[in-house]
Amino acid sequence: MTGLRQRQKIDRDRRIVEAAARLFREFGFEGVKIETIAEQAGVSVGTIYNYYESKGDVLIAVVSLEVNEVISAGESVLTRPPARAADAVDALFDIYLRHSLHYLSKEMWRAAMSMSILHPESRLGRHYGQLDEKLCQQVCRLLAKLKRQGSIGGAIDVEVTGRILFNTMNMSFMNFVKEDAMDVETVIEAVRRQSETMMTLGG
Amino acid sequence: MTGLRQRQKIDRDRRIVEAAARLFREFGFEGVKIETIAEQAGVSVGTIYNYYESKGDVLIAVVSLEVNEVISAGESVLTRPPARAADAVDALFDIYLRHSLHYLSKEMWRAAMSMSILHPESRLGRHYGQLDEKLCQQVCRLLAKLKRQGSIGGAIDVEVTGRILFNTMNMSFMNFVKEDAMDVETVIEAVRRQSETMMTLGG
DNA sequence: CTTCAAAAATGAGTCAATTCATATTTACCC
DNA sequence: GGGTAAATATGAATTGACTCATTTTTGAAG
Repeated sequence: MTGLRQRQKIDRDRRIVEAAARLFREFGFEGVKIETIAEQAGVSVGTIYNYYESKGDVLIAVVSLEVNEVISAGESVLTRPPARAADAVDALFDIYLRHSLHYLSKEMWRAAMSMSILHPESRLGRHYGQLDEKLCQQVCRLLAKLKRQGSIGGAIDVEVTGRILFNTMNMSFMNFVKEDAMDVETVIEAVRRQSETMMTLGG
Repeated sequence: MTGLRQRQKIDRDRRIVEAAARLFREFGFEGVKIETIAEQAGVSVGTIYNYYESKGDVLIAVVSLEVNEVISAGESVLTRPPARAADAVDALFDIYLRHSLHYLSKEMWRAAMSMSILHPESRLGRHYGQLDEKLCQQVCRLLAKLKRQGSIGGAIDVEVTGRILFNTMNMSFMNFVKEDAMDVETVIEAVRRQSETMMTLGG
């Protein structure tokens, strides 16, 4: 039953996220006032707060679109993983890291991470945590598949190792977005080296 | 040459940090207004901003005191490390994790981490980064010593492995402060398991 | 087509961090 | 002492996120 009210709500929500995405990308998260998002979306300030708990919550909605694309891209590695385990993990992390700045600036990532740490129990924080969790599980699923294929030893704990690998990559990603001067090739190489160290020891 | 001006400056600074530490611990970082810190320290709001760039910068000054104590406590492990490598790393991380909440609440840690990510190039961000770096180097120094003693294999890259271990511990610590319900024993056990996995593979 | 209650939008008002023009204090010279 | 410039303290004004009492819109009933 899509009444007028329902349709208007969806439309307003879309306009808010689209305006926010455009403005954040151009001026950065901190460079954009809620008032401006409201103007561009053709709604009032109060309306944005009827849809989202905070300015950060709007950002997470934008980030979420990107992360879901990344996860979807990552599935292609799971479908047909490289034979050598370390190469498979590299391929997945390569996708994560290269896609991460397609639509989001480093400043936007910093803001998103920052707020998810400050308010882990807010809608924003939980949502960001779920995105992280989905990514981590994708890494674990990759390891599980590699294990089934015999690419990694049967003694490996897929959950623990997957989490360590993901955390290590994620920490490097955090350092990457903290350092404006670092380019994507540098972080990919750093992650590759760390994963290699881990996988060689363990696989 | 300690003129009156010099002494007053040092004294005011001390009063600001002491007031902030006390208030943050009691009411949390977000629960304290700069105005209140100013009142308690017997200075004006503007004066605090002559000494610190932001409210977060004041927090980092408080955090810094704590981290320096932690590093100093960690040195005792370096002086006389347990024979088995995994035990030595555990002992060091145990100290880090247990000391971390002596004077700082989880909420204060969240605020400090949050802001160091949001503004990595600010005074606050660089200062926090330096603290992290000192801790990471302490881990590497421990590994170097273990290597010299023959507790870990000579093929291990101390810098890379040390960073992975530190990052892994740090990520667990981040999850710990994000989750108010988690107690310190739980995070210590989780870190122990992860370090064990790494050290067993590598050592 | 009215009437009305629930749902949603609105924007002026509140709150707290930060700034900055002004006032005060210190150090130094004579 | 007294005068003066540099350093420092001050708090009223600014800014922007967020709230909430009020107004407007929608959907359903008669």
